[in-house]
Amino acid sequence: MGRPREFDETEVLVAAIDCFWERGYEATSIRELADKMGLTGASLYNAFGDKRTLYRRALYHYIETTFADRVQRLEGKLPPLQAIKAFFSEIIERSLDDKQRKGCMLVNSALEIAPHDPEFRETVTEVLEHIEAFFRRCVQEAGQQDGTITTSQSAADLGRLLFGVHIGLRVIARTRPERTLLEGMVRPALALLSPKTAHNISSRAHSAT
Amino acid sequence: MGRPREFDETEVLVAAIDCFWERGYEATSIRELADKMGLTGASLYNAFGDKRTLYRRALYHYIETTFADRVQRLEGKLPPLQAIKAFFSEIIERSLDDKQRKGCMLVNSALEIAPHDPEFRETVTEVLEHIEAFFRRCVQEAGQQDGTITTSQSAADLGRLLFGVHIGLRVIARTRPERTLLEGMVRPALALLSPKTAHNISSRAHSAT
DNA sequence: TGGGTTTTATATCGATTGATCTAGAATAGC
DNA sequence: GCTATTCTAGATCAATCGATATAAAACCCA
Repeated sequence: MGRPREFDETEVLVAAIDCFWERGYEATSIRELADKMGLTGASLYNAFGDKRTLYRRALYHYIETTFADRVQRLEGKLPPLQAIKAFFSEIIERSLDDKQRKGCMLVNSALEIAPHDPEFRETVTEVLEHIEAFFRRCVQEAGQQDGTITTSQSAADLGRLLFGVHIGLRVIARTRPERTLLEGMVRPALALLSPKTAHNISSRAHSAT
Repeated sequence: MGRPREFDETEVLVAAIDCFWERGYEATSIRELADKMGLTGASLYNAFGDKRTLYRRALYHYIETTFADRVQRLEGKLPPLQAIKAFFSEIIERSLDDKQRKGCMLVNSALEIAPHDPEFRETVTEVLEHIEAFFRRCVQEAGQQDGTITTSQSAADLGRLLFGVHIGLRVIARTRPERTLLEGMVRPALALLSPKTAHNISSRAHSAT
């Protein structure tokens, strides 16, 4: 009962994500949010509570619609090594298309709010661990078992390396979105995965300065 | 002539760095700065201009007293492979000792202001390129020439990988400062550098991409 | 010892911040 | 139609933001 809402909650939440994603938490004002979400301040507070609660809703929705989907899609339908390559390829293309340099909202949150906010740190940590686990699973459960990935390093460490390269990639892309740099960064990491390849013989195809 | 300053400019600038470093640009207020710097708002504006100018001074001073020193110290006195290992070791120890989770002010700037601010982006880019170049030089000019570093990948790409891992490390450490994770992340990257390690003992020829 | 000059301290500027209040508009159940 | 309930619109709250104005205090040089 009562007067019905004039807006779709998910729809305006996506608009809120856009704001927070691009400018971060501190630099985004309530009025800017209300404006882009297409509703008044009163309606915003009535529907979402305060700014912090809205950010939480936005971050959760971003996580659900971005990571869960990507990991499941790649891991389910591709051989593990290909899933890893597809993952990086997707991130690189996305970064190069990102004209606003928004980067990844999770990584942005990891640097802006997670360090000082225990609650958000827990959330961010959990998702980061999932990404790390995705890489580790690709290396271990399938890749090392069927011989498509090297066993010279533990799956845990190789997963950590890929995880670290991935985060570094997303940060660097926001300041230096250069294909040569991003692809060159990933190439040696992927080469390391291949088993029994003569690393020190040939394949110096990509040399640049 | 005129009344002399009651504070040391470099000293209060270091205090300003501490503020910006920990909380970022937006979340740090002029009053908070004046408080920690131990001077009034009027003196702050008189000596440093506006907030943005103060941040620029702070970032420049941070860069000069942190990066130039570190690179020169390591690159001058250690064999290249050892310089790389010492670099990562130093970053990891520093990250684990960083109870306030401040991370690296340059990396923080790369994510908070560089994407939206052409001037700061230029500054940040320049320093990032210097870090990348440090790794590349270690790999190329010395490491690959005296055989202590693999030539299976180009020096440019190996430098990019180390650069990416380094940035990823600094970001991840602010949310998950765990020794196992950070060291595990770096280990495979360092192993990749060695010309004849476990991962390529059996040098069976294999065609690359 | 006085001008001239620069730095201090205090108070305050208008603008903006996150958040709320009041009044009116729109619905559902009775 | 009436009442209860929920939502919208616009004004506005105290607090804080970055930045200044004013005037006293502290120095140099003549």
